[in-house]
Amino acid sequence: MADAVGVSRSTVSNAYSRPDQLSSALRERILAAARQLGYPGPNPTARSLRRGFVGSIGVLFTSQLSYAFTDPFAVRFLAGVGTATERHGTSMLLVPLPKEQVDARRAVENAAVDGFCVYCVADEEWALDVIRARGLPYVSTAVRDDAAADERFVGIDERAAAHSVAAHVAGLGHRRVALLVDSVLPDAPAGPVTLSGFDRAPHPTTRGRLAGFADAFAEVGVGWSELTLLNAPGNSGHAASAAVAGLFDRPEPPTAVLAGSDVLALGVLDALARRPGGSPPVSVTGFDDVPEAAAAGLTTVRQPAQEKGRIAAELLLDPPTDAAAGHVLLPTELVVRASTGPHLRS
Amino acid sequence: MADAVGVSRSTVSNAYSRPDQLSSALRERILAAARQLGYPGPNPTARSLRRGFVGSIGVLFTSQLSYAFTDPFAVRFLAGVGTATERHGTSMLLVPLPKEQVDARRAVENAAVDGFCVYCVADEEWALDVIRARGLPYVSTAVRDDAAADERFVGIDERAAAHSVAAHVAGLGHRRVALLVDSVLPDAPAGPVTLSGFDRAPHPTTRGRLAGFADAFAEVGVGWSELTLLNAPGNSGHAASAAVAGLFDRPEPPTAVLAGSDVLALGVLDALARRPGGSPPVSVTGFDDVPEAAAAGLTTVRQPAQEKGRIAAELLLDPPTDAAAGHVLLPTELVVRASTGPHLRS
DNA sequence: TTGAAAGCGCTACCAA
DNA sequence: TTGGTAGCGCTTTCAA
Repeated sequence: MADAVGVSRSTVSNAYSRPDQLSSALRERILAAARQLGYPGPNPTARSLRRGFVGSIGVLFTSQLSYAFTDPFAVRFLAGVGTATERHGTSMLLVPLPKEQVDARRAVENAAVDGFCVYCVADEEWALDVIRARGLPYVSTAVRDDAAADERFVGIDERAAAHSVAAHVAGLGHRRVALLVDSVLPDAPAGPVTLSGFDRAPHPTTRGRLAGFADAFAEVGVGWSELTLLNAPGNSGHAASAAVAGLFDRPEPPTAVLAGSDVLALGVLDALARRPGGSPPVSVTGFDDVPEAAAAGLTTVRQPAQEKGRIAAELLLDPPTDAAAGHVLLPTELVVRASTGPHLRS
Repeated sequence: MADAVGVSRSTVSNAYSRPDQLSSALRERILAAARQLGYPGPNPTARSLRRGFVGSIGVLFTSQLSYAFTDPFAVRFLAGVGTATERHGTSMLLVPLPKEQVDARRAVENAAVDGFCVYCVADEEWALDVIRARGLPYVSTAVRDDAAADERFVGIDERAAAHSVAAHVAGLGHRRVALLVDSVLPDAPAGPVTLSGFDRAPHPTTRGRLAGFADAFAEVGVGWSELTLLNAPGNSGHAASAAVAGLFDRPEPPTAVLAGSDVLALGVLDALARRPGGSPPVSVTGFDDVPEAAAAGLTTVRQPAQEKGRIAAELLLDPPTDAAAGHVLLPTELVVRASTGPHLRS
């Protein structure tokens, strides 16, 4: 306590937090004394407690935090969040979620933040429950049909986006097709899995993308049961390679692979390139259009990653008064590159 | 207050924080009541104030926060920090630093953290001053010769690393050489700058790298004044392109460009490739060995980015008892690829 | 323009 | 095993 300067604690407080409440001469005197006494200014925690807000927002990943920095889409998303927080003078807290449900809940309960951007790649309901219980605002990065009026989100039309790329592939004549998606089923190993319908996938994003893929092939007479569904345990090139292992040695291998992300698609291209005897003529598509996709010539669907992050943070930091403005749908765009081509074999 | 359950506040507190201090039956009863009453568990801020620690560490970038996610080296560094915090059950707070010194100080003063990883690309002394005044521990990512015994850091031998790549280029016969470095002088524009000696560069890292470059060429009889020094205002491909604009139209253009980072080097390669009439035979080297460098065939010096981040965080979270163990020097390695070759023109 | 006092929500000590 | 109490460091009324 620097009231050793001869003033009261409130005056010191004012010197830091409300410079207009005291003479600048006195303020300067207090600041000088603080410097000399080594007082580093108000304790942030105590200040937060009293004021009722912290000055930072949390970003939640339901996958590993270290993974977030490995995934190019997530990195772009974070960059967007960064620009918004920067502009707003707010910090961003990256909260790692432990494997165990109980511990993960605890982590969300204990985060000292004023709100959350929920960037989830798996089930997220439990996290939203905790956040709501804490009475904190949040913005989710998926379109929620059942969203309450005060619930904010920024997302894309997953189904329509997936349809656009699948229709492109179907239009090229492909009929034997594999769909490669991250975590179709919670603990399934890499490789083919069976789902009685796309609507059985637990994660909403996955469900939307599978639905779009299925729509496009239904339109050309290929039913859900005729599509090969491949599970990738994790969104990584490695997981993708594992998922397609042996796939092209089958008697009637797929002539196209539609992946649920660019990272998976790049893994497939990599696996194909490594095949002894050269790469078979398989069309491959991704999702997101991360920077690496262009270099690899990957056909994909672009969604604006950085914008998504920026808007998510802005929605959190400057809530629109109009509830409808809190539901943002971002545009997507089919990007055709060299990784897709006409079906060659009969 | 959930002592509407019939117990005291301390018992409720114990139910959350010290489960061994009460019967599991009572604990369960309290937790159930909390769930019903919608009590979300202890308020993190109040808990932090009382306990005296927060459970999160700050990561400081002296450049824009959004930049941190654009720079592949920084992203790998953050990934490393992420793995360590994850393992430790700690969150990481990314603190954006405003342009204005005063505001930036305030940002560091106000960050609710238990310590800092200081990843700086420019002058950092003021930040360290604030952190020390707050009495918080920190780990810096540059070797500090004048480091106090309790000061921790993880870095590389910048001078030796830079020497290794410059000696490689000198060994190939190059004598007319340009050195391209980010922010040689605070507000200099892109392009050639003059410095009476490498030791006049304000930022220590820059100084170290320039020193290593200069050493290698001094060994083959090329003095500092014969080297062309180029300033890039910012670590980006764009800044690099701007810095080398017109350089190769000179009467006696450099036959090699040594860049202070891969990002800059890739910008130079890009600028060369775009030249009308084709790319002149210029050798280019980078620094860091980011993932993109391999694809571009860039000769560079590898430093372990993710390890640097991980070790920085670990040094902060689990301080070694032995002071010497707090000073970590990471190995570097010259990686020769296609972007360097023998000097062809006389 | 300044000072006194209350209390943000919690935990840790100590006594029962 | 449980409850009472002090106080973490600050901001913010309100009164002087």
